[in-house]
Amino acid sequence: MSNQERVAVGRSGGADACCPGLLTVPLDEEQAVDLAKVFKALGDPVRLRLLSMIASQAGGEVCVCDLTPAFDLSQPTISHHLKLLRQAGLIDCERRGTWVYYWLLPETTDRLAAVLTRPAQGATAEAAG
Amino acid sequence: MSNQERVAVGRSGGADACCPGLLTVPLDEEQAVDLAKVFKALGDPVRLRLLSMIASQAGGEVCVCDLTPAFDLSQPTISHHLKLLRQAGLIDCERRGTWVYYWLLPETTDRLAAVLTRPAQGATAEAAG
DNA sequence: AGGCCTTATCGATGAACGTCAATACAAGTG
DNA sequence: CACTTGTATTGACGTTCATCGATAAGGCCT
Repeated sequence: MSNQERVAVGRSGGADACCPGLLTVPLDEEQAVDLAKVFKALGDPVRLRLLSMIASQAGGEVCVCDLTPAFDLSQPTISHHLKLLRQAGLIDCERRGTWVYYWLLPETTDRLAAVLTRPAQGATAEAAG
Repeated sequence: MSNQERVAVGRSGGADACCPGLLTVPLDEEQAVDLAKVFKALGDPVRLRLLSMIASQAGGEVCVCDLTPAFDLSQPTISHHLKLLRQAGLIDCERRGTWVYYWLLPETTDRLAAVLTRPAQGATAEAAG
């Protein structure tokens, strides 16, 4: 259940640790395609709330049975959104007996946060000169 | 040209400065809807590259005439994507003579980065135990 | 004014998305 | 084994989206 096709940010170039972020250097198309998949996964209010509920859970994981009733949506719809979040590499899940538990994959959100962070609030202009 | 309907992150509750971020406290629906609009704007490779090109420009602004030829897309399509980025509050633009210049609105990317940042990289788990 | 260049808007079209009801699958209980 | 509960998958349907060609709007130049 944990080995589905993920897109996983920044797997392409291999140069993960160095990447200077979206706001410093123009993205090449491959990076843009990868990043866009993750941002697209966040581009829905239901998925954002799901992710938020999962991430903010004290124990680190949430049962689907606690997520589904929080929305005025059918169970298949919630399941579908969870699948998209998982394919984006934002969360993962495991079945334990009857129930399925989801948790955050912080590497992905960390990477997004890094990509959206400006280097030093204006130091770029000097370095570029 | 700068006064179109923007969605602008976090304008709803009014409690902008405090917001603890997506990963700490469950998002309410209104916040989720607002945030989702911005993430959706980032959920396309073309728009990500446009934003990146604009943000990483040394002078702080880019002429549309420099953006359009960088893509294998028609000029109306690029114009459309720029409009979406602007409506999401990520960029703004101004006409100067013949040309139109776009620049980044860093408040919005800053806010997204903040929303995706974990409080203290693991302090939550201890507090929960 | 007329012509040319740059950018935005309009209208159409095919693809992707969000949603649901129905159904399948997994696992515990009698 | 049949029955029940929890979750995922399938198939369908209406809406939204990305894209284009055509056209409009803004602005320089002669």
